Amino acid sequence: MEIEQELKRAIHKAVASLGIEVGLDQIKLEHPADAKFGDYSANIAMPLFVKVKNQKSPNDFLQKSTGQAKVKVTRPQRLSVAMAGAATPNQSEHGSGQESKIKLSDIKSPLDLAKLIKEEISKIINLKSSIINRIEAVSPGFINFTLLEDYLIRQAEELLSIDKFRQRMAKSGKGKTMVIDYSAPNIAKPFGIGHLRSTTIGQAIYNLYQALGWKTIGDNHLGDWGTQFGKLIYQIELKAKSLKLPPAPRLRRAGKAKTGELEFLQSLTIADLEKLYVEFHKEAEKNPQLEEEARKRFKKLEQGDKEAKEIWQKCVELSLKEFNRVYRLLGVKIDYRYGESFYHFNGWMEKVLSDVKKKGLLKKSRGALVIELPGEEMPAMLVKSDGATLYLLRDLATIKFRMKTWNPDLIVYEVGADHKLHFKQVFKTAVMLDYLEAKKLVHLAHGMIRWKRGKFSTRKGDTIHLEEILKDAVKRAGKLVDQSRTGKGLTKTEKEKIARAVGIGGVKFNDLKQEPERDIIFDWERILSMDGYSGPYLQYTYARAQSVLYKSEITKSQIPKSKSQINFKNQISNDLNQEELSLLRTFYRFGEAVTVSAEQFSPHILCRYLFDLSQKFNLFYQKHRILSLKSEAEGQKQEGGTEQFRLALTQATANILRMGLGILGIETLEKM
RNA sequence: GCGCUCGUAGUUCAAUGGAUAGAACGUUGGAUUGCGGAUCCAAAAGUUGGGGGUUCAAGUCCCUCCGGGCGCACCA
Repeated sequence: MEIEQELKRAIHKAVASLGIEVGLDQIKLEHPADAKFGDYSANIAMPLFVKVKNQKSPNDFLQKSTGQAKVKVTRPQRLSVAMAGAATPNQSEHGSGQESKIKLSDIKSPLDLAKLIKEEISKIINLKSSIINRIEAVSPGFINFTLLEDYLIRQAEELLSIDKFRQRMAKSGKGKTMVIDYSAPNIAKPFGIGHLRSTTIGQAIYNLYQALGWKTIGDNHLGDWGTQFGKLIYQIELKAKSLKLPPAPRLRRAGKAKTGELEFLQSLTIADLEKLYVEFHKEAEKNPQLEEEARKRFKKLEQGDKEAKEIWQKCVELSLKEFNRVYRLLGVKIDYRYGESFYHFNGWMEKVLSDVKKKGLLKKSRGALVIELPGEEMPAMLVKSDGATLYLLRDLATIKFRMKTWNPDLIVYEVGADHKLHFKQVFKTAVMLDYLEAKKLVHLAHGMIRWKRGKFSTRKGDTIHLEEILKDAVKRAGKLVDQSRTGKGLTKTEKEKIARAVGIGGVKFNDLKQEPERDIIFDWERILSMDGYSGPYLQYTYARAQSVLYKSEITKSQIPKSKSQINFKNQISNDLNQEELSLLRTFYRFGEAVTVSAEQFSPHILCRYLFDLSQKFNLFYQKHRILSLKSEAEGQKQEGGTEQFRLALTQATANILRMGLGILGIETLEKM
C-alpha cells in the first residue's frame, strides 16, 4: 500500500516539473483490469490534456472553466490547473539541460502528454528502481506501471508469516474505536432469515476493522422492549383466561405457583410465542381495538406492573435460549448484549428526555412528545400520546450510553434498509443534542431478503427460520463429504466437523458475496449452493494447499514448525511462468482488499478477491507441479529452488485464505 | 401522492468516471498412469430498462419516462 503513495508522489512531482499544478489527491491510480497493462495505471494525462489545450486561448479557457465549474460541483475531484507560460520562472526552475524534446506547447494528444509525463516520472523513479520494472505511456493516454518481480517476491515473503503480516496490517487503525450494532433479533419472534444478513455482514465488518487495528465493540441491540410485548401479554392473558387460569403472580404469592397462568407460561415454546403473535395480528385485523389493548399492556409493563413483567421475562428467556442456539451454530459471538430494555431499566431514556428539554427542543404534537427536524416534514417521535416510549427514544439513549461508555470514533448500525428513515431521524436528532458529530454515525443498510412478491412478514407468520436453513446446509454438506473421495478415510466426528464448517461457511459466504445494499430474492437452492463462486470452493482451495504443504514435510521429514520458514531467497533459477506471476501480482493486493472492504463496508470486495486468488491458485496447481517427484532421477528433478519457490507461493495463498476467510467468519479446514 | 433505492448474458451477481463490460450457475465440447476431480480448459451467450444531456471518456454523473422494491409519527 505504501507503493501506491510513492507512485502518486512521483507522478505529482513529474507533472509539477512540467509546470502544471494539480493536487496530490487528484492523482488517481488503479489496477488495470487486464494484466497486460501492468499493475498500476494512471489516467492523469487525459484530463490534463484538455486543460492544457484550453489554456492556449485565454478567453476560451475562461468560458470553459466556468462552465465546467458548474458541472463539477457534484464531483469529488476538481482539477485546478495553473499552467506556466513559456517564460515563467517555473519553467526555468525545472528546465535543465535534460529538458525533453517534446515541448508542452507541441502536444497534440493526451498520449503526447502521457509520454511527456512518463519521461519525467522515469527520471524520478529510476532512483528507486527496486520497485518498478517498466513505465509505459499508451493510447489513449494511460501511463502504466509494471512492478519488478523482485519487488513482488518481497511482498509475497511478508505473507509467509501470518503473525507478522497481521501486525503490519493492524497499523492503520491504531487508537481508533468502533462500536457496531448488529444482529439484533427481536424477542418473541423467531430468528428469521432476515437477521442472517445483519449477523454475518455485521460480524464481517467487525472483523475487518479489527484486522486493521481498530478497537472493535460489538453490541447486539436486542429488540426486547416495546409495544410488541403488549400484544403478547394481551394474547397470553386471553389464552390463560380461556383456560380459566388465574394470573401467575398471585398464585406464586399464595405458594401455589405450579398451576395456572404460570404453568401455562412455563409450557410455552418460542414457536408458541410466534403463533400467539400471528394470532394477535389476525384478530387485530378484524378488530382494531386490540391494538389499543396492546398499547395499554405495554404501558403497564413500562410502568413496572409485576404480572406484565413476569410474562415479559419469560418471553426473553425463551428467546435467548433459541438465539444462543443459532449463534452457536453460526459460530458468532457478540461482545455485548445491551437490549432495548437495558435503557429502560437504567433510566437512560429519561436522561435523553431531559437533554431534549434543556435544549428547548421538546414539542408536543397530538399528545405525543416530538422533536421537529429542520428540513424534514415529519417530526421525530419520542414518546407516544399515552406516555409509553418509542424505539427512536431508545436509540437515542443507546447513543448517549455508547458515547459515555466507549467514546467511539465510529458507530455503525448493520440494520436493514427498511429502517433508513428511522436512522436518518435518529442521527439528525443525536447531532442536534450534541451527542456526537454526524460523521461518526453510519447506517449500513442491507437489502431485504424477500419473496418475489414482497418482504417477509413476522406478523403474517411467513418467516423462514434461520436454524432450519443452517441445519439443512450442514446436512447437504454432509452428503458431499460422504461422496468425496477423500471423505473415505475420515472418522465420523471428522466428517461432522467438516459438514458443519462447509455448510455454515457456504450459507455465510453466500450472504456476504453480494453487495450488501441490494435485495436478495429468497431461493432455497441458491442459499445452499456449494459450487462455483462459493464458500466451499475457497475452503477446498485452502485444504488442497495445506495438503501439499503437509506432504512436502513428510517427504522431506521436516519438523512442522519449519513450515512457515519456507522462503523465496535465492530460489528462483528460471523465469517465472505466467501462473506464478499472476499469483504474485495478486498477493500484494490482499491488504488493499481488506482496507477497501472496511472503508466501504462491503465484505463482498474481500469475497471477490479471495475467489480470484483461489481461481489463480487452482490454475497454477493444475498446470505446474509443486513438489518434485521422488521417483525421478536425481538429474531430472526440479531444481530445489523451484520447489521451494512454489511451496512458498502455496504457503502464501493458504495464509491469505486463512486470514481472509477468518475475517469473513468462515472456518478453514485442513481436510475436507 | 412524496421520499429513498434498484434495473447489466437464459439465471444469480461484479465492474474507485477509464482501455475489448467480467464472474458463477446452467448449456455444449474437452482435460488426469504425477502434489485432493468439491479441480481445470474452451465455446456460445450483452443495444448495461427506454430516451435525452454533461464529459477527452458514461453501466457508473444529471434530467425524464417505464418497471420492481422499501419507507412515509403513536410497531420495531
